[in-house]
Amino acid sequence: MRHSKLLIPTLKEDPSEAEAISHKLMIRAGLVRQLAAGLYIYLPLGLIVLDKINRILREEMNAIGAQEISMPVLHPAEVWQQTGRWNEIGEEMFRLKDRSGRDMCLGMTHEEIVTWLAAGEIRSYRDLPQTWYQIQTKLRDEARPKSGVLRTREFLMKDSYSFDADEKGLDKSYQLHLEAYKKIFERSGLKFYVVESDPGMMGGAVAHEFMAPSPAGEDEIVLCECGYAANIELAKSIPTKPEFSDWKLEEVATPDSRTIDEVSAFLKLDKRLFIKSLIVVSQKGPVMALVRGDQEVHEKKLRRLIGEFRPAHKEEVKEFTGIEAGFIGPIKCKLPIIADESLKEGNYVTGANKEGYHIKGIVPKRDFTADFADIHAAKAGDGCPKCRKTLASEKVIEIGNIFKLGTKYSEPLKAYYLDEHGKEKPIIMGSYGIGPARIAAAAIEQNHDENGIIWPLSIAPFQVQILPLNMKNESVKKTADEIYQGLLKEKIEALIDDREASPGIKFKDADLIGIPYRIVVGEKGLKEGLVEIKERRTGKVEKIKTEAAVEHIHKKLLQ
RNA sequence: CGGGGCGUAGCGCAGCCUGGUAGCGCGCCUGGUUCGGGACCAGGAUGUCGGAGGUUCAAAUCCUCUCGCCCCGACCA
Repeated sequence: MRHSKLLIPTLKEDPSEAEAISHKLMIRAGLVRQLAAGLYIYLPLGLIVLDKINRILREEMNAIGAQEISMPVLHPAEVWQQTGRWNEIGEEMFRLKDRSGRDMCLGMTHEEIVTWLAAGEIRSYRDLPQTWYQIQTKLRDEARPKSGVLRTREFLMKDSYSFDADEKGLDKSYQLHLEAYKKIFERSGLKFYVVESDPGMMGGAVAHEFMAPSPAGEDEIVLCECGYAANIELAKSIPTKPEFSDWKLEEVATPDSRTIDEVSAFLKLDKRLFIKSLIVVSQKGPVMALVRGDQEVHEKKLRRLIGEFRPAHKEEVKEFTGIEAGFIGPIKCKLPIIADESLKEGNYVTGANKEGYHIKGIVPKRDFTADFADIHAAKAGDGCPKCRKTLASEKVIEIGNIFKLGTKYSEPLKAYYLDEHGKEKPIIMGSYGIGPARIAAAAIEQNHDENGIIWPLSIAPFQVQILPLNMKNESVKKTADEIYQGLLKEKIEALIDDREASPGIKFKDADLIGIPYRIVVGEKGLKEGLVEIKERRTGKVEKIKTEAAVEHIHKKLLQ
């Protein structure tokens, strides 16, 4: 393509609204423009990248026998009502009515629709297994769109759904997707982890997420060299053990020291020797949650045990315990207590339930009773639950997920089939998603320098860019054009910067746009019959005979 | 939804505190000179100061309301 014929509005300065690197660079390199919060226009270059990613998605999905279909974005409410999600899902679903007053919604995902289709079309075990996918727009009224295209209200998603006769079949479909996803992300040039994830309200028991490490990510995972890797939302960990003393029960005055930080500093004791007491209000009333002083309660873990809850207000703490927040503790506490399992052993300091005092020498189980469970958030430094080595943590972008759904959707939507014995059974389903825009953003997050994007070859908008440095010089112009035509003849994706702009502008824009290979055609080199081939990633420059340039690039692309 | 920040030319920003002619850089247009890392000279165009209401002789500036965008948190099937 000719640069002069393409809309590539690059920006010299960082846009004020962008924070994440990928967001800044996508705007600066002229890939996208923001229409409103969480709504983006893809400009030519951005769309080419998305298309290249989608091509990889299609190839790998087709390779595992998945069939492409296309489902509507606008859905009738009834299907969602049948699975109960019409009511379960709150404000995140865009809802509307058609002209006759019928309730409709915009699809945030397509389990309902695809299952409706399966219910109608799959009759027999002979029809199974099936895997259907689409690359389709999803709409979610996100509470907080952010980080450019990483979290938007309208986005493209490759979603596939598997239909099997039994669990064994599902395992196979699941495994096929797992492998296909690995190939997709590898081909996209991403560094990523496969982690255990929380199936949440999707249903089934097993789920994995594909996570691309990046500081712009909104998720966090813990990982171990033994291979253990999990979303922090469900990660288990073995906290390090402090050295316990044989303290006898004893009240200690701790005036004005309320938080663990304050009390541990005041008493000059390891934070791990404290019990942190929190009061939360669940739907069944107040509950006391205990974790060690160095730990945080993980809300999702606790929620799984006691249901919805919120932290108690200061006044409520006093109302429920009779004592001011900061000095409460499990001793003689009348509320139900849930304690983190790391507190099963040891001898601790905790609030004395007496203003201005803490109590030392508390031995859990002996001095108070509680239900013990894993409610602490895993963190870097904790021990791996599998091998006990030290866990690390990392910020990540969720680029894909796979869920075993089971019969969560097939039962309510009556997607049944007849087995070999003529018996009616629900279809066993799986659901698998990938966000192409997130692949693009993650690729930028992981591949850039201070000058701009460094695209992985597989998803770069072009493979090669030609820079004729001076368009007014006939031989520069002619040589550049010959090379351009030569590349096209070899089916190499080439962009030629045929603008009448100064060399500086061309170099800067080229760095920003980040095309992997650059051929520089300048007067200087031409005098010796040479052009330069520069690799964007390494900055490595080779001087090549003009007439060998096309062949040289061709070889590089084949590597 | 809770907390914070910001809306002034296409982009990035100053001006606001202390009311009185709306500014800077980049970009854009014209002409010329340049042409290996965002060139130079000369000339030029561009604003309902996010919106509404109020105070005032006078509002970008003060007050009230409202809309939008960003960040932190909550939420995220």
